[in-house]
Amino acid sequence: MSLPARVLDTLYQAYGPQHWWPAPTRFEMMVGAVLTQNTAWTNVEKALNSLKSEVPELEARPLLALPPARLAELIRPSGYYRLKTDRLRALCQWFVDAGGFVALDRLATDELRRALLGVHGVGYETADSIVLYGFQRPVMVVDAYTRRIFSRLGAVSPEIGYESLRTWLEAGLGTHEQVARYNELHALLVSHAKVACRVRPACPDCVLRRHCQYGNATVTS
DNA sequence: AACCAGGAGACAT
DNA sequence: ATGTCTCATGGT
Repeated sequence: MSLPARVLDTLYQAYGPQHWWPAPTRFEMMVGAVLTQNTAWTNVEKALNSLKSEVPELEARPLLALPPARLAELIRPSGYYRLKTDRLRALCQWFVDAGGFVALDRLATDELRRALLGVHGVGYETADSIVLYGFQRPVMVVDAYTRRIFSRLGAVSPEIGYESLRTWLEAGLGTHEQVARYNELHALLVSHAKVACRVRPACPDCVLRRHCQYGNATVTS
């Protein structure tokens, strides 16, 4: 069995299903994907809650109707709030112009991915998060944890590019139940980094045995 | 009190 | 193509 598949099984046995993405609607998932860029999820929750207190339905048109300065103060807790105001508005504008979910759901996966990558403020990880968790399409999401964990396991170079790592992971995960497996693996990698690898300088309880979130230390047992 | 968090774009080389 | 800066709040 491939390493990505073994990591998925190991983490799943350790932590169980993660039922991601944690959002009640598809569009809120998309908003969360932008707000969580390089930002702790607890801060994103504060921003989403304040946003929903003013725009309960949390849809594209009502958000575009907000004065940008108002939007900025609502999402402030998520950090980078000036940047994210522009990015959120760009996403909403694109979503409306594209015809919403009715039209976007008809796009082929690669077309959808390319379209998202064309939106200002949407890079590879944000685009692929939306494609996987918002549209249930089989695209693996790569983030800093993914690269760090698999490079420390000795499987890939720490300098490996986004697309190379993504296609390597997808190949390793096989052609069966792709959406569910990509979903779980990405969510489990993030959860694992959060709950199990915060011990410095090493991770005695780490189920992956040779991974640690911080510093250069590794558990070599 | 430094360090980190579910990145991306602008700009220089 | 690749490297470096900047952006910002809140928890540990």
